[in-house]
Amino acid sequence: MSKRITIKDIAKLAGVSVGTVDRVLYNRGSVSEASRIAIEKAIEKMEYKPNIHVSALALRKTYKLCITIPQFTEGEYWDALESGIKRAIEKYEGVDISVKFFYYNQFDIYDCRKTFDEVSKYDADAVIIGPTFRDETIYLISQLEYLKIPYVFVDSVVENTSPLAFFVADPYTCGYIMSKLITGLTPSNSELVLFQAERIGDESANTTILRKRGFLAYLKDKKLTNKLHSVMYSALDLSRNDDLIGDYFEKNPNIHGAIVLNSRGHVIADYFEKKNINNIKLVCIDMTEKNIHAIKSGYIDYLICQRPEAQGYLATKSIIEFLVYRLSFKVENYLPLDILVNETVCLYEEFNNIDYL
Amino acid sequence: MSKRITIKDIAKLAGVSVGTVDRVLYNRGSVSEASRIAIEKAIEKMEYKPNIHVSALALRKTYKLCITIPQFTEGEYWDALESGIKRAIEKYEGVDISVKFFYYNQFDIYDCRKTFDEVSKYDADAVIIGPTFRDETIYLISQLEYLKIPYVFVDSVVENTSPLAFFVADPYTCGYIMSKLITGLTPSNSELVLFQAERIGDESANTTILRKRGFLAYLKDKKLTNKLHSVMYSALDLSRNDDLIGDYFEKNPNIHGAIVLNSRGHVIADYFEKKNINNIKLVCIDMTEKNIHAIKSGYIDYLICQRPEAQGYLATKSIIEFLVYRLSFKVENYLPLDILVNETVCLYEEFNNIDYL
DNA sequence: CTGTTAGCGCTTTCAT
DNA sequence: ATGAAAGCGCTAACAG
Repeated sequence: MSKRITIKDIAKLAGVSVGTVDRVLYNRGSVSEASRIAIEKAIEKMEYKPNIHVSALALRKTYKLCITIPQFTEGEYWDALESGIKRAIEKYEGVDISVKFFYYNQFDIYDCRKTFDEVSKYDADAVIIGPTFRDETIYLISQLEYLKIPYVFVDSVVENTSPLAFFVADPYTCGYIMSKLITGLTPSNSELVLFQAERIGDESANTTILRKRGFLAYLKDKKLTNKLHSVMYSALDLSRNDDLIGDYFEKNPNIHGAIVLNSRGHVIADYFEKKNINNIKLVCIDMTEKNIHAIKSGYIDYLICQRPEAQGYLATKSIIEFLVYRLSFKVENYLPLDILVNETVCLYEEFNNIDYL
Repeated sequence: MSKRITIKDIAKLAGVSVGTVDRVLYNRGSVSEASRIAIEKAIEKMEYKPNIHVSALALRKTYKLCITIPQFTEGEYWDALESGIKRAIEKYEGVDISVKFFYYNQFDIYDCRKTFDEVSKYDADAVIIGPTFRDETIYLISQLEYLKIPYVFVDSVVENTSPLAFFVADPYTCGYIMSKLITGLTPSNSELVLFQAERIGDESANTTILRKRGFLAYLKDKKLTNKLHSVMYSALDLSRNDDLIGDYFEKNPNIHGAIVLNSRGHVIADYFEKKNINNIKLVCIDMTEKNIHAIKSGYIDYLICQRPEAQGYLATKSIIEFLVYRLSFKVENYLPLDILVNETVCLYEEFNNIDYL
């Protein structure tokens, strides 16, 4: 359990020079069959593992990494994901990586289209995509595939694509456990309400729909017959929501539980706080700053988290290792769905600040 | 956002040679005040960050790392923690680290004492301690401090010690949320039972006690008056437990909820499965193989997890960075307490296999 | 007190 | 097809 095996050791054992070993290591040809076999045997036997950091040092290349995700403000979901990305880049100090972010408005399909156009023109070595609109994403991908630019997904996947990898949370399961939690929290057969955001233009295949499907599936699986309400609210014009929500709850006084199918649950929690409503249970998604505040003050009962920093971190790490070290990795990566309560949020908050990755 | 700053750049800007820069970087003296200031300014200005991997390359030292934790069998809590340690070591391929494990019997204080003696004799560069018995650990630490060997804790801390760092889950909060979960799961005022393991010799300050304290605190905070039973069982002689547990439940037919204050919850779950008991809710700790099985088959309702792999990984990483790169880091690290349900265990299982760290 | 230099493991160019 | 050698960023030993 000591003394590192180096390329030199392999060369010696195989009776060749380090140059030749390197050639077979990354099969760049010009090696006789005999040498190749000898070297492969030596690598096998000595369990040689190249030191990727030294490799990066010797390679001295620069890479252009491009990231396209929704716009966000501080403390929001995508903020966490972006910080995971940045953390990964810092981590690979040895590698010279230039990063360019392209942000689009996730509630406006036309803006997304425009942004994705810039992305395809950017000529990156690899791109990380946080998709929202299915068709726009498929179009972007067709461009990238034509240009032979590898890409990975974070947050969610678009079906029938061939990313290098994806790092997402499963929205169906997310909805499923939200259902489990809210029904566990409320008396049986309570009336429940689902809040979701509306988008401009197309809204097919977005995560919300899959979450809702999971939510309904749980009720069906458990043969629960709660009465459900579905309420759309605007994610763009926040000012109108207070009226909208207020109106809704006044007209429906029998609601015992609410869930919000996107990360904006705090909007509902804030309303409860303002009106001093304590008899409606609330289950939300994502550890945004505002949701954290709401769960701490007791207006959110459960918060489901999708580990956005880990998604960003892992996606970036995968890409870098692919580019620099030619390593391969798992394509399908589903992150855990953490269930947070009032008493555990602070632990997650703290841990997100640890350089744990 | 490109072109790495190197020690050479700093040397040039400060008008000195790289040797001098290196000297101030690790303050090994023999540098004039003027040079030092110029160099520090240059580092500041250019935001220079040494490439730690190259540093390790140039240092070419070997380190002896010693780890002392309880014995375990495959799939148990400490197995996960150990795999985190191993993962960290693989990660730092560039560094030549020899690792030696010393395992002790966590249910036998005399065996622990014997093992810790070997640890102090081993002359390691640093040691990772997974403590169980307080006094034995304090004794070990006094030896280590005398020998000036740095140490870090995983799993739990012993108070009034000065470790380099610790990576633990908070047992009090763990008990607290177990209380929250089990009372949420059962009708109000249900009779509840707490299972805990007995140890040979001393048992002061072990994690179980703190968990229990948290459990009781929740009941008090929420003014709950559930009737509580406390049952000890043997962690050493597993064969006797079935009778013991069976006896217990037959004599106490009014129990609606049970919690197990250590990672051996599956023992109770197995009993429920065998006897086909479905009306007693069960909350347990740790994602051991057996607990995973039990939660999947529905006999455990909630499982609290303490991220043992992350604990092991981070502890090892910290030590390596301290030894090799002289980096400093946060001393107190409380890992999140994950709440798992039937539907999310598999996500955690999968993720533990990702090389996420 | 300071500069120069060899060498860590790896990649790549240039002869051969 | 192959080896020799330079150079990546950093450390440490050595000379001055």
